[in-house]
Amino acid sequence: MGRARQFDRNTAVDWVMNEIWRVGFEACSVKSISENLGITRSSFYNTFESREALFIEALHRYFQESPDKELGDFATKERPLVLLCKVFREACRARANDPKHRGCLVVNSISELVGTNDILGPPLEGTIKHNIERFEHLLIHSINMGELPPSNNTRELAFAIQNLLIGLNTLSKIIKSEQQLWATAEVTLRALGVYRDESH
Amino acid sequence: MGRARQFDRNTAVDWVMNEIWRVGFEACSVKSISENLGITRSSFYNTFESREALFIEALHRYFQESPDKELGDFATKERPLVLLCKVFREACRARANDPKHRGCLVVNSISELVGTNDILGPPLEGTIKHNIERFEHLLIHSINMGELPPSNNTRELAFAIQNLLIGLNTLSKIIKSEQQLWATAEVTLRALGVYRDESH
DNA sequence: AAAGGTTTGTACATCTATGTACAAATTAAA
DNA sequence: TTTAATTTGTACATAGATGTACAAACCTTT
Repeated sequence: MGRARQFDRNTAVDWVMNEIWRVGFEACSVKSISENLGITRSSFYNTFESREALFIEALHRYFQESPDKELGDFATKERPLVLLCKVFREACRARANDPKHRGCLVVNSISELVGTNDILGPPLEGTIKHNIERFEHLLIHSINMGELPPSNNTRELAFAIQNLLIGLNTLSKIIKSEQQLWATAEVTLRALGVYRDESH
Repeated sequence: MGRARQFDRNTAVDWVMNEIWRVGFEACSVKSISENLGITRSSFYNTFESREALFIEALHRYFQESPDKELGDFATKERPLVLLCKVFREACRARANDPKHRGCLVVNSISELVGTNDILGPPLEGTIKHNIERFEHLLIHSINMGELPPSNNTRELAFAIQNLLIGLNTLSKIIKSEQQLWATAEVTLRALGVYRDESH
């Protein structure tokens, strides 16, 4: 019942995710999105609640392919720090190999929206705060498994690790060599005492 | 000769610097700038070459008050790492105490403009690359003075330090406690072996 | 006081952007 | 095949943004 949509909603969300990633949220108007998708603004408003709602949806899509997606289930891993380093390794690889060097959608969006957009700022803040907690839990897990010596500053360490990741994501817009980027990550990870590589 | 300007050019540049810092370059239209300065767009175009030229001017103004301005003349200092740590300390203080939590104008602008604005992207990239060189020179200077043990990875270390600073500037939009921010900086600086405090 | 130069105010033309409204087209079910 | 639901196309009303053009206002020097 009802006329069928003449475009693929999924493809649309994907395209919008990539476009916001490239040019930012505010540069992505309903008009430009619609024109690029080959639909009318009418269809846009009909399919998506609002530009903000679509952004949130694109953000969730992004999470599914972001380099740190695997940090979610570290509990199953026997060596959390190996996982952590793999994530950083993968982040450097992904950022450097993005032909458009767009950095990270979340970090870009934080720069653009936190403090100025009351709807999108809070969930973006939440993403980072949640990430910091994930890092801290991973560290605690690592200590419990004897992979990392006990310490009482897991919180600060988690902050430092999140900060390193944010920095790399921004730096990747300027430093386009994967080696250079990874060297930056590695020296910091080693210094923080959380570097573990594949080999035992 | 000629009618006198009815507004203070200097004050205008200052206001624009602060506004771009808060909302970003693209959100700062000639119309909104003019209205806020209480001048006509006509006067704006007459006084400033273009929005881009004004941004460059605002950027130079920013450099004069940015927390890392003192990194320029480390050659005169006898303890470069003490200076370095002071700069990070001051950066955390300044970012946390900004009531609007705007982060850093340069880092914000890199997120927004590098890769999409052909005029403003390159000078922003240049700023970071130049900064990395400053950090490396400071490290070499520090080694030469016996403040830091010799090492052959000053370049990677310089990258890591710049990366730390970029991260902190973005993180400061979310983490508003100066203590929290500084704890993040300090743990990384210590880990990297470049932490030196005031006391001998 | 006249002249020359600079700034201001206003206008024009064009384009982008938003949100709503409603008729036309299309689809599936009754 | 009518009905009901949904999408699409078009239109309207409004506002923001850009860049240029030119007359009016103003200041300083001659």
